[in-house]
Amino acid sequence: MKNSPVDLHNLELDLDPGLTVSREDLLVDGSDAEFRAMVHDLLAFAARLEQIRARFGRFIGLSGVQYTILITIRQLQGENGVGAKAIAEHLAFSPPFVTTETTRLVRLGLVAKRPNPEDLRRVYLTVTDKGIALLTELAPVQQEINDLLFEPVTGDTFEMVRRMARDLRASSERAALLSEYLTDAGKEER
Amino acid sequence: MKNSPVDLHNLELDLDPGLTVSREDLLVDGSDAEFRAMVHDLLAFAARLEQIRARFGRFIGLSGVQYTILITIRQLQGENGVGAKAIAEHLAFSPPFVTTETTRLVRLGLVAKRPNPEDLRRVYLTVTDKGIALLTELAPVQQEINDLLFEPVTGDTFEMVRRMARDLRASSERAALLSEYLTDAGKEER
DNA sequence: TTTTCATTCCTTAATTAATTAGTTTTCAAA
DNA sequence: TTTGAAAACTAATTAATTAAGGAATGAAAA
Repeated sequence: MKNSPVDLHNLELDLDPGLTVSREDLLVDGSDAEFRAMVHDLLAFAARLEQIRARFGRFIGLSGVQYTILITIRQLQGENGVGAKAIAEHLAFSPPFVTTETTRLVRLGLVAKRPNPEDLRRVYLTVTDKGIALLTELAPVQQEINDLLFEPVTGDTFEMVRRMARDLRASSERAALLSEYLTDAGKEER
Repeated sequence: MKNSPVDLHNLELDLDPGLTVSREDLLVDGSDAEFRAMVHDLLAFAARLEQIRARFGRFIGLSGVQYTILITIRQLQGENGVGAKAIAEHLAFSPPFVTTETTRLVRLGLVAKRPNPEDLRRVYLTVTDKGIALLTELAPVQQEINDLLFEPVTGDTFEMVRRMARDLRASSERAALLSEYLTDAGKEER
């Protein structure tokens, strides 16, 4: 629609320099409109997930992020437990926030916090039996909501969606690192 | 793993009552472990998207949410503009927060806010030419990051992922309403 | 009509949530 | 040892929400 300069990476196509994505696979007739619609759908989906987690939390007397932190500890705890920093990185929260919220969960008896004997700076977080029991109370209502939430995912597509979620998570972690690098570089050249 | 009661909806299977999802399509050998792993992948992906938006924002002198609100106005503005409430609902922000942030964007000259002549309570938000120009400045770095971010999406799968994102957005909106209903009901019976 | 009531949209004020900045302790390397 | 870095925590600040309000609309009753 605008002028038509030659893009070094796409010599055969005249692409709009204002496009938000350049890979040909993600353009339709040289337009990123479909791609952007997808991004906004994902954005709205993520916002809805957060709303629903807030509801899950409220149902068992927690805030949305407390609930999120609780299930993330359970997911990552493994044999001995998980560190505060790993939780913060997974959820993109600041470490101090994880500290205050986990301290609150410990006070509620839902999470155990003990020092890592091999490195006394670190801490092992685990979900207590009481925490597991509380999450089990939530299960019936959670089933009903999750069944509806993922209704578009069928037996035929479940494995494919699972793989796509895993791959997108990995690529998004690389992209986050790249974005940090590129925008910091942009800062310095100013 | 625990006891094995009969679930009314799954008479032929003995399902763990602590499962977070009940649809057979989403269980593997009666376990929700794969489903939960997918949910945590999506959670991490959403967190990374937010980090990247914060970087995009910083690159053009905005906060992450200011950038997000700006592109959401552009996406939803249509012919005349979009209301504050629509923006708040799309992003699951509170309306007052949208007010203060859009006021700031207006002060920066990136967004225009004018009253809706057919309903003076409402407001029309649009992105100004200056706002468009600022977003265009971002495009080159954005292309590089988006290309990497969606690397797992190929020409073969783009349409399918687009459709899945659209469908999940729709089902998540229904699930958010259901969660509101179910957890409020849970409140009253207490 | 017109008046009243309930609702909606946006905004301002007060409160809570989450971050950045700064300390302490520990570990690992020189 | 000592230096540097890293994990978690505390304090101070900023971000975002809930609570409260003013103004406009629409519908129902007088």
